[in-house]
Amino acid sequence: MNEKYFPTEIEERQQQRWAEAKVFEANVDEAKPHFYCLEMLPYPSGRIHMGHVRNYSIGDALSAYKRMNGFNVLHPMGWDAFGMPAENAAIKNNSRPDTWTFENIDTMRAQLQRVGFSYDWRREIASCTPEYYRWNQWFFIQMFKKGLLYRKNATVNWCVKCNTSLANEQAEGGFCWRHEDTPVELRELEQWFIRVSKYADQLLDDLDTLEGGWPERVLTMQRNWIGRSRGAEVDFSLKGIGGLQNAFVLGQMSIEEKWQVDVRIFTTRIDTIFGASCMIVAPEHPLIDKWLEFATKAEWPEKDQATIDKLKAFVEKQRATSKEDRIAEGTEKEGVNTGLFAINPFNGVKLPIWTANFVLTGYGTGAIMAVPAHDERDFEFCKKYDLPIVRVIKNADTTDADDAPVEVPFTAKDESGTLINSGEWSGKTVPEAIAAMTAKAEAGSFGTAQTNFKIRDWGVSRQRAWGTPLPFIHCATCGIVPVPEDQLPVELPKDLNFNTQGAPLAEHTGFVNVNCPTCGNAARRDTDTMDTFVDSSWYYFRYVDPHNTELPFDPKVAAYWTPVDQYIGGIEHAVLHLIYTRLWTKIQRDLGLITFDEPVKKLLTQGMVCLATARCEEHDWLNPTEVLDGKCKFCGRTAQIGRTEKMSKSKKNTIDPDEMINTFGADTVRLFMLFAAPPEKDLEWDDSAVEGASRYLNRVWRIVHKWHQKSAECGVRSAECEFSADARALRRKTHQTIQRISNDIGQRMNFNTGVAALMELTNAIYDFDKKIDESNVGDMFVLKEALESLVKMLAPYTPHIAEELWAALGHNDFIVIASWPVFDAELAKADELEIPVQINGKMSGRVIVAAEIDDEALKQAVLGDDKIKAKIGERQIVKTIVVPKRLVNIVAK
RNA sequence: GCCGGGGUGGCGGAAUUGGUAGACGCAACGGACUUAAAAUCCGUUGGAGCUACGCUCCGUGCGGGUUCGAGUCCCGCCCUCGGCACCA
Repeated sequence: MNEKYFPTEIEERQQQRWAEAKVFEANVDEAKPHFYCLEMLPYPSGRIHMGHVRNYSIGDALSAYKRMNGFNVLHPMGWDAFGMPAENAAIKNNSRPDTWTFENIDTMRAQLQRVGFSYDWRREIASCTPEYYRWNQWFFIQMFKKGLLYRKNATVNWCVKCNTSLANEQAEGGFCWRHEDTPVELRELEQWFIRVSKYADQLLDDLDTLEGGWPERVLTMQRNWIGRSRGAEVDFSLKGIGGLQNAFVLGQMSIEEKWQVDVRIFTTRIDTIFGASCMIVAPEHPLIDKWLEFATKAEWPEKDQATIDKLKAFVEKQRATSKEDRIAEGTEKEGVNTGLFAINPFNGVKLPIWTANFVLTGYGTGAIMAVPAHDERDFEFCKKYDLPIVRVIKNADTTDADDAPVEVPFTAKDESGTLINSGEWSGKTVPEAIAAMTAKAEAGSFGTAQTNFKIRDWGVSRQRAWGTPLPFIHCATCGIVPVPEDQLPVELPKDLNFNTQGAPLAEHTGFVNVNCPTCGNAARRDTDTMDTFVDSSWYYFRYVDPHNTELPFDPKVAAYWTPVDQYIGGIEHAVLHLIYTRLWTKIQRDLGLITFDEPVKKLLTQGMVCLATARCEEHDWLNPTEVLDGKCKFCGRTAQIGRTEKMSKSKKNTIDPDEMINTFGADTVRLFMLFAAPPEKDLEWDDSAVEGASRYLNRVWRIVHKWHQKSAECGVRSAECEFSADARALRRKTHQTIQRISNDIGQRMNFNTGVAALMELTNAIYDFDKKIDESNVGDMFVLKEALESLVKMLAPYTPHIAEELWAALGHNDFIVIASWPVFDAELAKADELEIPVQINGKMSGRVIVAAEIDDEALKQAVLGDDKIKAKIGERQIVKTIVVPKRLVNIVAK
């Protein structure tokens, strides 16, 4: 053993030993409990960053801990390898996306291996290989057959920078998720969709089963995103109004061959229908177009040209405004009266039909009834346009009269409200009325219970070339024909021309032209590719059986390993990836591949790695290496230190993992990452604290170096010797530490407090080192036990140094798969206890008592203590509270 | 506005079921070793006060409450981070 700690040297050596002995390769073994530890796979952008290192250090520590505790641990890694940067690089370098991607993968794999993560590299996958993406295609064909995949013409979100369409989730707030400053455009395209709507209820309801295993905020975000609202649709008739409208409706009748023309609204508050003061339809509602068309041509005495003109102008203006602008914060509600009326089916009241900016097409039916007394938006609108406000729900604790003017709408939807002014329904509670009135609407065929979701079907078509080709053929005779499964994969051509304004795949005639599998006539392949979120929706199932050529994975093998026991990754995937992958799991279940509903038992969302930003007036953002003594190294101006933010290339506040490993070694970097903050919190990079981690490892190295020879030679077992008080104290500390760490890592996943415990144990060993009697076998045994336990418990954090020290302590086996130290409760118990004593709840002293003291004896010991007696003085003891073996509180007056 | 997380020393953070607040580390200061430096080791380090080698008081965002006892529980606020936001 070298006297000094040279991290890079031992790290290389140990990594080689592990690889040669294949210690991290995991295979199905029914006799052993299994644990699937998964970290989110990276996009191969070029180099590993600190965020990856943190994510994977957490997963690796947990994996190691589980392995040492007898679990068969599956810990794989792969590459989310399709995506746009590869195409951009191909265009820029006039090369190919696969070349760029595989070079990056090689670089990043080498970087990860240098950190020494315990992956079973035999299971590595890259989603851009035909061996992988053929199964994307296979899934699509199965979904197509089951009606879960369909094509429709849709207005899609289009990003001009990506030159492709985006899913709704990727275009939140009207901007591209990859280009935060690029507003999405709307384009009309025929697209493939996955029928998420069929699973919307399950996606929402099954979140309850994840309670406790997933962070609450992720569950909340998903619930918001899915956005279920239960309500009813109700038809308001346009018939029987008379005059011009009657002619309009009759005109509709001949066109639609319908006996009645209705405006169908969606409401969650059918109970408030007696309070409706008008109907409001979205400016895009088909009724508006029909009405304008009719009214423009109509020649009737009561035709109101001013209303028609106003309506036309308003509708045109609204349609020219994007949805985002229309509902942007602070936008005032605006509307116009259409001049039409509809009949409230519950009370026969004639209501004017308006159109307004805040009623949106695409949700519900695009039409509402406005109930100002019990909805804030409707209140604001009706107040502005002077529409009647009728109270129909009475708040349980209001003193207002039933016909008192409404100052603030009452919107609660629970038993706290009772119906008033609602005919036969008056007196019912809100929930009762909702149920009864929905039933009434259904019975009368003018309405139905209806559940709406905010979540939409998943648009999966992308007009990109570096993605999975959609395995479908468009035939003039047979329509859309799936590629026969024995012809999969449909491979991406290697010779695509990226130097084009159009779509490289569509311009590749060798790819496009194909014969129809059904009729044999000339046909065209689909030239879109799949959203890359498809790849990551099921990748971790492929890890369990990565080389299967018959199926995506063998269901029997998956039954052993999955679901994932622990998933670790960034919060940024809370809705996108983590909803898609839950959806995919349910689809796989319905395809018979697996039998469970949810793919991930426990989810940890780790915090970001942050660093203060620095900026120079002339040279813009500065990397920490470009700031010397607070000044820009290029021009000497004072660098402006900005706020601490997530490390990012654009703000240059990054630290390169390779450089840190060169300086300190991988173990130090890992130790720092796990010690500086609990995993779910943001972590600020701190050079001094990194040095502290390095200093600690050196400290461990020195004490092991001092004793490793003698420890290896010590063959004593505990029963054979007497222990001094100091030795017993160290043993106690050793066993207490084992207990603490097992809880910190195994139960709480608080790696930071685990490190603190190890540091305390190390400090205790140094203390003992000062007092040790080398000739005393008891002392030597206790030291050996402490050192070996310490080194073992370091293994999840810093595996290389642990492995090296383990060997130095005389062991030939691998510490990374050795058994976790066993905690002995007897040995962890203290000989004597220091019991804090309070008088009236205030700290007033301590007494030292035997560990096995009972409550009465403890009480007597406290009351007999001179110092305590003096403090109580003349006061009368009212009562004494004894918390067994922890505390005594004396209440004195 | 709604939902969720958080607010503890100079800093990162600890306190697991209501029971010694500030573990562990960073920074800082003092000392030892050294020709010197680095490294290492030892000590001090929440605030205020005192008749200072010990003791008293205050102290976990603010104001109340429950309790023998509250960083922890309850009520009402403030601030902050994140998500959602005319979704009928």
